[in-house]
Amino acid sequence: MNRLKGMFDIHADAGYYAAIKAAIQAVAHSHHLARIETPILESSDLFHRGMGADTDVIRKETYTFNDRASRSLTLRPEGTAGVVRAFIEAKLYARPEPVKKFYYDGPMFRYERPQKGRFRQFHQMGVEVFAEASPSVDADLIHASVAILEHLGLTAHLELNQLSNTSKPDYKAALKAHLKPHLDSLCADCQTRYADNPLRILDCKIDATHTALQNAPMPLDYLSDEETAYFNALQDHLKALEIPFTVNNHLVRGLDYYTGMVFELKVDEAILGAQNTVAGGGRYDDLVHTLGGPALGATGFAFGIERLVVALKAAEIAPLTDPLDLYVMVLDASVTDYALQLVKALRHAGCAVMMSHHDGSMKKQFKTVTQLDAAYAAILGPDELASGTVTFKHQASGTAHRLNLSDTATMTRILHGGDA
RNA sequence: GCGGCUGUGGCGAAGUGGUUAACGCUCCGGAUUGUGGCUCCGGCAUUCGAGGGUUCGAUUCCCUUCAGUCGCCCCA
Repeated sequence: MNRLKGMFDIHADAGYYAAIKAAIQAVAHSHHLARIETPILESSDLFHRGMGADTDVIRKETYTFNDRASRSLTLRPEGTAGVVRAFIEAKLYARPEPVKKFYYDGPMFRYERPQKGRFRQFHQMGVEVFAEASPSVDADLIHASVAILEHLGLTAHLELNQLSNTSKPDYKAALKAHLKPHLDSLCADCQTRYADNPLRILDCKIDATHTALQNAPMPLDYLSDEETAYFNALQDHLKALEIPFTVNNHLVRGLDYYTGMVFELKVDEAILGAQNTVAGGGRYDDLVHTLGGPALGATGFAFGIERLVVALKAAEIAPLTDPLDLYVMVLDASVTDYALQLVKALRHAGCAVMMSHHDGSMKKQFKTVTQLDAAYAAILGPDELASGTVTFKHQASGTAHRLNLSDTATMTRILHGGDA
């Protein structure tokens, strides 16, 4: 039995996941984000309506199947739709605070060909903020995403764009009209995009230098005065926050629900290859209403946890570790009960303790101490038992103390880093 | 879904159409039966992803398949 394609067990990298979790919790605390967890399995319809039935993710990347009652269910491919569904279902929009902020993290599923930084089961952490559209709310949200990176000691580059909400159809039509005469000279992918999702042509890597794209109408040209003012205000706020960014007019996101500001955090391509976007997000001001809630705007982002793990390794940032304070060596089965009692008392005092359960030779047990990288070794044998003591040995320095077996207070102090 | 590369013990990694598949690390045992982490000695793949074919003979050649990896598409 092997694991499924594109899925993996987390053990060797668990310390990196723990470090990321700690950073998420630190930012969730300082931004006062409320925890929200939604089911991994939802009605297929939710994602069709939320992300757009014509998006690639929905068309060919979802794990969709019928349950025993023939209901079509889908393993969530992203987190936003579920959070919005929960937000509406529990009428969280009625909560008193004017800006309602949530965060989540967990596994997501997309049926794709795995490659670097991309898997079939992967993990995201996301933040969703429900509030009237406001540049300062967006700036605050972006700040949260940047803060997570800062906590981790990572740097990424912020790219920003503003999609036109009000004149979206106009712009699409203008872009298609402009590209129509050049259609034959565009790459094969772009020719299909022309019909399916013309905005994505702007983001094409192959045709990036194509003359037809160089002078194509840009989304920013089609912004209303109001939207332009919004985008300018957002940029001013980011400058006030001292968050560097570049405006990327070609930045288009692949999910249908994005309406206004969109952004991505990217790391060096040398680190993550083609999947160098570690976080992406933007405004989705229609989604709450689309899914049956009130006309309330929202903004959010999601990080790809696995991509952060790769970035942490590349930056040689140490994973979180959980060191062992003490290993109790049991030299003879006759002292096992005393060892168990000692270990119990120290654990109650908050120390990380393990003990030998196979009373091998002393040499062998010392080897185990080394392998476990315990800070202290305790020796408990017939000699100690006779005198009611236990020997504590500091591994790094080699100095040893003979302590009274019942003096767990002193032991605890030593294990917590104090002097004997 | 399409394309490139790869597949030898826990890990890294040589190798060849032919009786016993290097080496390094790890691990295990011992030298050294209450103080180890050094050193030395010994041990650990009937087997080279799986299935089939060619051959007197294949881990080495061919086909198929599976897996991994990177890229395309798309996305976090």
